[in-house]
Amino acid sequence: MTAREGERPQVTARATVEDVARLAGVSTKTVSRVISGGPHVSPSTRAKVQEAAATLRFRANSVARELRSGGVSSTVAFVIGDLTNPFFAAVAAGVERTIARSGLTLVIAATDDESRQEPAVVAAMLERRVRALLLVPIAEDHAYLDGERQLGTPIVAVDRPLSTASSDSVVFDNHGGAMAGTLALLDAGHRRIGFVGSTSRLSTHRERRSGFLDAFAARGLTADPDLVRTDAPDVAAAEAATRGLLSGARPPTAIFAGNNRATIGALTAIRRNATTTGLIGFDDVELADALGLSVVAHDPELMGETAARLALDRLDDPGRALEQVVLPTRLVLRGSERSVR
Amino acid sequence: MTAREGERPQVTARATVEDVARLAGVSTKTVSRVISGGPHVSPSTRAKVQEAAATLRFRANSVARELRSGGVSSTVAFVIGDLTNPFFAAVAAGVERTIARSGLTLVIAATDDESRQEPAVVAAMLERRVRALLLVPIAEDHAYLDGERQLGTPIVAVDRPLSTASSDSVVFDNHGGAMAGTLALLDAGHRRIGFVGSTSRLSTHRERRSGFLDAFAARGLTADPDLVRTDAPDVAAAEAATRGLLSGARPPTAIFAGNNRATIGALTAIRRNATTTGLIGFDDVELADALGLSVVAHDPELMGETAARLALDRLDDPGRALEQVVLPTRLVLRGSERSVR
DNA sequence: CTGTTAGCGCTTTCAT
DNA sequence: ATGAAAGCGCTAACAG
Repeated sequence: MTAREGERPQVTARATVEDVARLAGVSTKTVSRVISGGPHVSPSTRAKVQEAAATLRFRANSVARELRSGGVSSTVAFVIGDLTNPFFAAVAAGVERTIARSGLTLVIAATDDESRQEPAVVAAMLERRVRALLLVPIAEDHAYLDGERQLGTPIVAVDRPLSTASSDSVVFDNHGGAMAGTLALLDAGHRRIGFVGSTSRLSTHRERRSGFLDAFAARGLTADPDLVRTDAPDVAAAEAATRGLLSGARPPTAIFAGNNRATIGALTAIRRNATTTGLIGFDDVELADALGLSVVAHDPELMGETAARLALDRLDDPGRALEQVVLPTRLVLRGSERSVR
Repeated sequence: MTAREGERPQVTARATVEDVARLAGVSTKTVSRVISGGPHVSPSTRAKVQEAAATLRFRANSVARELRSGGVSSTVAFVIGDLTNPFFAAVAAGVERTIARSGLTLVIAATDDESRQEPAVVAAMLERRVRALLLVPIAEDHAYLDGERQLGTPIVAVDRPLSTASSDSVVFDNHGGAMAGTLALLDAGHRRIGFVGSTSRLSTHRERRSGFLDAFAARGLTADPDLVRTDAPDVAAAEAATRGLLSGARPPTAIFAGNNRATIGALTAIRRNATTTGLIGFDDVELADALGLSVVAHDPELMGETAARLALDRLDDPGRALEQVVLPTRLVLRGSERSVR
């Protein structure tokens, strides 16, 4: 070695335990013990091995390690529809934090909210032998997951239950939240209230719509079905739907928006329309506070944390009963239930 | 087999190629060929193997496959500071999409914007033998990455260059964007303009601050240093900083907000203050359009896509010259450069 | 077209 | 405290 103190010789190929063992003059098993922090290694041997590892820039291959150690990976998969939606991004952040705290690594894959993509994306995750699978379900049928669960992979449905309802899950109280929000609009004096929601293919939105309708029933009123829009999956569609409602013959005096995209679209349409209209949205949105926007709020990061926790709990005890968590929503009134500009 | 047509026998242990080979009466290599879609297999053998695989609910172990096939994994790591920030979530979405289109899988790990965590988080990713590493740098020194790059792992710095500037990178034109935004405030007639930015430990924010100052210089003016705040890393701090500015003896008539958190905090403070104040923010924010909020906009998803593309390009050609992409910003004026309520 | 053998990098026996 | 040999599940290399 002619390398000077403090310099590392240039290493161009990846070292293996065997290389380290050779340089340190010990067996591969001893190297393995040192890099895994195992017991039964004398301090001097340990030091020798660590120096050899540093010299060779050795980095343990966790793929090989996991294969040998029973094929149980240390990754957890989160299959999500759309990471660009801040709601799901916040859920993902909660998942990541909880997973990382357990020393596991998070793999994220998106289905782009396309039912047909889900099985393939999930299959790719399962081929990686992920320790657990967290899934925002979008496919119509989840029977294809039954076999996997029998093989012991924890599966947690996030935000919506599986079509088969046969897994741990964490959802929000969609019906109750939507009902509370709608009641707030009714109590502010509104009677003609529009509903702008995403596709009714999603259980979340069906539940929110029925919460909306049930709020009327609870006051002995009936919602005008002509004011219910359930086909506004994005901001632009929600804006158009709201514009359509506001420009009708008998426009609503308030809007209940079924999710964060709908809220933004509805608010944009309302401001463009130069009317004052009441507005409450499901999901918190950034700037809601600054805008005095009333919302049905919840904690998406807690949803992510809970989902990860459910998976970890099932790893601990595969036999435990299915747990289906319903997280509460919280009505936050800031004034827009009366009118917003 | 007594299972009826259409039923699958209950399988409780994970099948391997060996199990499938035995059931199909072929060698493991033939099974391998079939499941990898390889050539040189007769249709009848292929069918036999596929049936056996289905019966046993066989699922290839991609971990073992990759180990055997040279240890080159099909995962790409994205080490991010904070996934709860919609800006970074959007970047992550761009990364995910591009990575997935190449048949690769994305691993996401967060550093919580803590310098000290970065090396450990990065090390964990490298031990997984990720094919490439995308990193939003937060550590002070990135010399620790030099060895890894020599070993051939593409490393791409995202949003900020590495401290060593020794990698491919993709950033926004922070100086130009901030300058354009500030010029718009000056051209709207403002002379006392406050700057609210996140920590000056980040190069992005230093560049935005100098863009802010240089805009004054370009008009032969000088910014009042008392109106420059560079210690507002989150919404609450930005709101407090803005409130402080607005309640000063000679308050600014406009604010330039250094990022999306600062914009939200500043807008909240302005609305609470019941003044009309000009406002332009760096980063687009949801609802900006509805609010008539002028911003220095850009394309975070494009940043993610570009970062992934840089990594893939370097995998293709490890010898190519370093590429340091500067993505443009776009000034979007919606009225708040004059005043916002 | 199909099979045999060896081995990816690591850790698990089981010795010593 | 340390080591030799075997093998995790799969595929490359080379038969045949």
